[in-house]
Amino acid sequence: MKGSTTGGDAADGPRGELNPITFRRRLMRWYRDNARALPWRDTSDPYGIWVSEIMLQQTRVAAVIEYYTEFMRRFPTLVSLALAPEADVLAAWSGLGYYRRARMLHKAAQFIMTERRGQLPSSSLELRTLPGIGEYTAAAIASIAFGESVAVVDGNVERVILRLTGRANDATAAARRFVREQAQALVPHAPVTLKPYSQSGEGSPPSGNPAGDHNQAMMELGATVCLPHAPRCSECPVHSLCCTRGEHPTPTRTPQRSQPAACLLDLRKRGPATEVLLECRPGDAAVMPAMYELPKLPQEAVEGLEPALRLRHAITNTNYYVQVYSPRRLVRSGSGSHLSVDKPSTVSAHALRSVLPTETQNLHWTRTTRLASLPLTGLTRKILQRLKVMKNTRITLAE
DNA sequence: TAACCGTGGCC
DNA sequence: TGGCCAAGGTT
Repeated sequence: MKGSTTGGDAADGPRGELNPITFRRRLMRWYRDNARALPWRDTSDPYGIWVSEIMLQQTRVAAVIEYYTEFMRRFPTLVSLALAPEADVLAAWSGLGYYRRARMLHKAAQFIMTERRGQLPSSSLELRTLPGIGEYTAAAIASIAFGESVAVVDGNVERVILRLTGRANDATAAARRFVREQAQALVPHAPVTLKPYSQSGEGSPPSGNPAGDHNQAMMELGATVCLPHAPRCSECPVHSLCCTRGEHPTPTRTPQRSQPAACLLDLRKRGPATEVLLECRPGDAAVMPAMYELPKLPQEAVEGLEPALRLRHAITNTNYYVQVYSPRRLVRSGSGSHLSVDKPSTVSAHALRSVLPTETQNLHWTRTTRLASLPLTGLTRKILQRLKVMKNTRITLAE
């Protein structure tokens, strides 16, 4: 970097090198005034910051907030997470997606308890060795929780750096190295603390942790201003330092496909309890292993039948157009709904159940009161909530 | 390196 | 309805 620190823009023009001091000052002033209040920004607990960073992988902030709050209520400490059965952890994750994250988080917590006396590693290098923690997450935890001066590079930071510098995004290793080096050059240097970084107590960011605040500000800028398609350059605090002013091609993505699907919603009464038929996915399934879902019906078996519910559900690059078939009717009465077991609709339970694929097994009649504590797939949770079979709440049962 | 893993919301 | 995602990691 050039030595000019006079503060004038002339030396920091779009075609020149980024002056880290000017850049940081403008970024942080903007962040101080524009940082969103998020639950994980109220804590200096490395465990809480870790949980938030895992949840935020490839997942929108808006989707994480509720899950984070409930997860931290359910598993407030690293010990409580390590001691919990995996099914409980998955149940708390149900609907958030990428369930491998939850399994690896759980595994890592157990590893830390048995091999590290409950101490989360405090350096990005050591954090990197834990399952589920890659380059980005290691840098995020190390800087935000422990003050290490290491740059985080997520999709937002990459886009911000590429636009600032005008470097082409050719998806090569050289481009990634360039972005990482540029990002690192902008991070404020601060002594690496080995203890968790304690917040000033106000709760609202910035917290007074130079590297952690800077990294969060970079991501915040990318997430709220330097948007992928319609960047709001007029609101950008470093607009005058930017080489491209937002003109930057965005990479193409793999096209989506559409596919029909059908599943069975079968309910029965057992005394005062209502039970629903669930199938447990194989433990070695490629997706969502050992999680519970409604039994799938072959498309041919439901020709001409009227579904109880239609909805769309996206899994990775496939849009599933799902039809739910119920042999029994849900009758709305007053405030809620109840099950009418003696009024089969167009088709009997036996008829529908008999067309389940032969490989279907692991069927379980499950009390609806237990649903919230089971690792349901997101689609199943959505259907059961939509049809009022389970409450639309994330509160899990007490012990 | 590239494919794969889940989801809810927005337009 | 269909397209496009959003704070990555693993294999």
